[in-house]
Amino acid sequence: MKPKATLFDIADALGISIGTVHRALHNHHGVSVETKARVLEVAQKLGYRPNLAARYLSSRRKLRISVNTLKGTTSFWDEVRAGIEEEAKSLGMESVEIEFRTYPGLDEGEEEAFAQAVQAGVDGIITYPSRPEKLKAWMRKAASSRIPVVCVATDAPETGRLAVVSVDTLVSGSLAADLMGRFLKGQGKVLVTLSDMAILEHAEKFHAFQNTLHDYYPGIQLLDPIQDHDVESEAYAKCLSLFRATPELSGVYVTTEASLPVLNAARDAGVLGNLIVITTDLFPALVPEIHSGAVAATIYQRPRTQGLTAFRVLYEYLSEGKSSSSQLTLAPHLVMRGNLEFFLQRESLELREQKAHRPVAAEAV
Amino acid sequence: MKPKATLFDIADALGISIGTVHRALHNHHGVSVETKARVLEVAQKLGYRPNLAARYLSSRRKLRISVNTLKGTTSFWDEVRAGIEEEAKSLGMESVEIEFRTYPGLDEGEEEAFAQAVQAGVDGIITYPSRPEKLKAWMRKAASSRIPVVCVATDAPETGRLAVVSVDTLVSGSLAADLMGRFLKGQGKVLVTLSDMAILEHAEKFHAFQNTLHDYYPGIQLLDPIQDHDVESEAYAKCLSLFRATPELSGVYVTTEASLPVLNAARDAGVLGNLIVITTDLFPALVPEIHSGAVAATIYQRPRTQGLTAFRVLYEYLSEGKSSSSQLTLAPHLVMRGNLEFFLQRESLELREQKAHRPVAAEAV
DNA sequence: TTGAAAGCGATACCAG
DNA sequence: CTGGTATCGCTTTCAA
Repeated sequence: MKPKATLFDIADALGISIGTVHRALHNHHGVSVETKARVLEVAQKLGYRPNLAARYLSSRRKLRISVNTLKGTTSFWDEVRAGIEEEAKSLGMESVEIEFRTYPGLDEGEEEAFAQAVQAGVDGIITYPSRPEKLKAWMRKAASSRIPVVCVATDAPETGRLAVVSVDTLVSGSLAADLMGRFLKGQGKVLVTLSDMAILEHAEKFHAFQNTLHDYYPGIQLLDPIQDHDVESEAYAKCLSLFRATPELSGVYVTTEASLPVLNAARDAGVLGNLIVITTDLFPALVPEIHSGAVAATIYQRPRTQGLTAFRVLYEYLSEGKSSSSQLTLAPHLVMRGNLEFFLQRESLELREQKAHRPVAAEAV
Repeated sequence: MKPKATLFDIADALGISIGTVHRALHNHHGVSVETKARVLEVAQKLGYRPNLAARYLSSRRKLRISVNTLKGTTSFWDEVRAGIEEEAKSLGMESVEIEFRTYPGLDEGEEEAFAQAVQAGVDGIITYPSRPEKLKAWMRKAASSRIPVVCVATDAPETGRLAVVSVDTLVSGSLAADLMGRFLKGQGKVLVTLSDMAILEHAEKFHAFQNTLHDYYPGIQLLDPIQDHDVESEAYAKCLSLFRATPELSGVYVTTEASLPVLNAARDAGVLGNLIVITTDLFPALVPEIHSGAVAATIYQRPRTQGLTAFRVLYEYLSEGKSSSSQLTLAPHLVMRGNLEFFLQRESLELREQKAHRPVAAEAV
């Protein structure tokens, strides 16, 4: 195995100059198809891998990358952005420049933000494609302009995106079911709430939950899911009437961030005490609910790690051209009273140094 | 804020040469204390940060790092090593060279391996200090020779080690307790098995388990822990007699890898069916036990991630001199039937591409 | 279409 | 003790 293989080596082997080799390797204009083919071939044979240090050293151009995400009602998206920023500045501020385009709601500004990023000619985009159909045209356009796009949290299939980073929805759903089954000792009625069955991510969680329950805990009866369409009042109202109509309900699995209205409905219906509630994600308002035991467990989707990973993939592609696995799935973390503190300590980086009685570290959770 | 600040900038500001600046910055001999002080001061003022790309480019010396770990009976240490190797070669093979010094048992060869590494003059060491007292002298020696040492899995206090990477034992113990409490609905007798209360890591897990149980599930009675001293037959024998003497036992938390003897004892005593068993780590022989439901949940200590993280910390220190947080703690993953498949798919990297019906990705779990 | 050459910032020499 | 300089591999101009 050759220890190295530089531009010079391949230029030397062909008796041409490194300038030409460089142009050939980068699809720059002004290289005859013939030389290009030969360069490519030799590069292949020699196992040429660009030396990143040298590349970075000689071209100090900044990579511009656009981060298009939701404002969000909980801290989820703040954490995603924090993860991205953290990873970006760990590379040293001089090599990359991040432009945040944050839009207010599921349907407000998403398309515009993406269009802007493309037109601004950024080098890459990290985005949350909440409405993949709407974004599809733009994403294709980005793909044809060779602007790599990495999706976070949810996928946008058939759009030519470089990669998607998300938690494994099947894992989340199955884990929730397994816990629920154990908590209830295999007995009782259980409800799932979600945003909309039309959203792939939610449907997947529901089905995974359903299947695991069916396979391992046949004694548990699963009700039809409640769809809240991301509207808090709808979640509250629907749950309240269901809780009143079904007082014998023993468990609820909230697949979205909208757990508070569900909890409130249960509280108002007076059934919270005999309900095992499993939620999704972690945000300040949920903390007391976990502490009090109202929420038995929550499935934390590790927003910071998602952001960090998305950035890494994009950066590696941009700087080295290597595209690793295109579907990066994370294992969600399970948070209960017992380990809640651990996660809370990591939430805000600023606090880390101060409350140093038990120093906790740099892993982005 | 200054966009850069190079060696030249600071040399220029002082009217000296970059060679001198370089030497001053690196504590090399042959610089007058006076110049050195001035260089340091200006460097400080200018916010000088070495350019890693340049450094790496100009000195293509390989870093040699020694990885001293146990052979191990389960796959834990194989995974740790795999994580290290993976991360190392993701940097490109040309920059780092890893020497594995793997010793057979807890007390066999650990000291020698460390001594060898130090004497071989490696640039850094990643080690599992199973017997910190014995290693202490050598670790101090390493510290005084400026060889950074990173501990994995368990800490070696007061040894001058650069950092420790481990799971949070308190989190593991508390989480296990919380699950146990929920699974048992707050009732019953529970047992903990561990290797030795003298080992900090195990004592911590036990106490965390105890405290959480006490705080949230006062109805559960915790028996005295069983210490198996890492001997399988001892674990089996002690458990068997306890299970026979206490047939009403309802839960067991195994804090070490030695869960099989415990399971076998329970099976042989005929109590497995009415026992909630929570184990630690994940290895092939445990898989069927989880599938069958004999093990309700296992707390996975993410060996691959531990290895990977240890390597990163060491490498960053070696290449940039930056020492981040010295205690890097990871959140353990909870594995149950519902998400077992997910983790199994990641175990062997080679399988990943082949069973590609649902491609899974590069996060080291 | 190609070659030649000037850097990028740090390291590690060799003179003085 | 200190200054000067070749070098690392690549990008990017400027000529040819």
